[in-house]
Amino acid sequence: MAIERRTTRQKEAIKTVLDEQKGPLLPDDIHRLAIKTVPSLGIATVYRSLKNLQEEGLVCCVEIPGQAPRYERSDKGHHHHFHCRDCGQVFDLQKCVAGGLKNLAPAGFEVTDHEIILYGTCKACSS
Amino acid sequence: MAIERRTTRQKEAIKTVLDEQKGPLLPDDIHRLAIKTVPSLGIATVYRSLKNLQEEGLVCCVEIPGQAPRYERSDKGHHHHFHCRDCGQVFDLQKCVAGGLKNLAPAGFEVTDHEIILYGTCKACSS
DNA sequence: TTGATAGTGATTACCTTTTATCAATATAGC
DNA sequence: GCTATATTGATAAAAGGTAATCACTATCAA
Repeated sequence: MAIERRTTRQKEAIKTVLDEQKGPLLPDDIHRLAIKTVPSLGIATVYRSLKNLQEEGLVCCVEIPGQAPRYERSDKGHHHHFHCRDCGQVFDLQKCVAGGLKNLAPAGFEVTDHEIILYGTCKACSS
Repeated sequence: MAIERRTTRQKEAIKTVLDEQKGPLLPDDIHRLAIKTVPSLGIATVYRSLKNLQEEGLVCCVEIPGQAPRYERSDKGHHHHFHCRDCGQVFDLQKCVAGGLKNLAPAGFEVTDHEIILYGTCKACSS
């Protein structure tokens, strides 16, 4: 049978952090933010919770090339990301140009999904 | 002064492998292919050569999220990649929809460049 | 309140990719 | 051919991120 899940301050703090963000976070970011609520929180618990939240379908993994996986709520719908080269933060984008993408692939190639990442300077860093 | 470079069978074999490919290769792929020409080739030499070729501007790095860096000739011009989920290979794409991308970013965000990755099944794997 | 046990935190172990080491070898100028 | 030294290959070891361990703690049904 499935393992009985218990509600803990740690998991709640982690979920709250993920709820309040505008983009995907690194495990370390989550740890640093959630520790404000639960000072004793260990990094291992962050990894464990992320794993559980992923299995439960509440959180998904976002990967920027060359960087460690980030995590965000999975109920945001289809979207892509912007990576600020200045501060390193990743932001969610609202729109998608997926329509034009299908015909990028050569004949015989079946496109099932895609990833778009914009790079540049975020609002805070460019002002 | 700059270090004197010498021509070796190893470097030539690595460059030849990179010249003949249709997409970026993993260091391990390069090693496996180049070893046909120079059987004694060690993986360390592949890494060293890739580093040198990058510094010389002849080779650039391509990263697919969640995977190790791949390498390809840097004279291919602007293009993107297709990752086959079946065989794992990465292929170059010829076209780009960069035009529509600028307005994906919110106001205040400066987009300097972008990455597009298509996922699916390549021609060989889908037939 | 109590007890069974899921969860935690500190730490260690791990895994994969990449780099450093170093003796041996190959290159290129003379 | 000879020599100085750049390069190589096998190996060890680093680096970064993640998972396993284990004694202790917290949760929650009874």
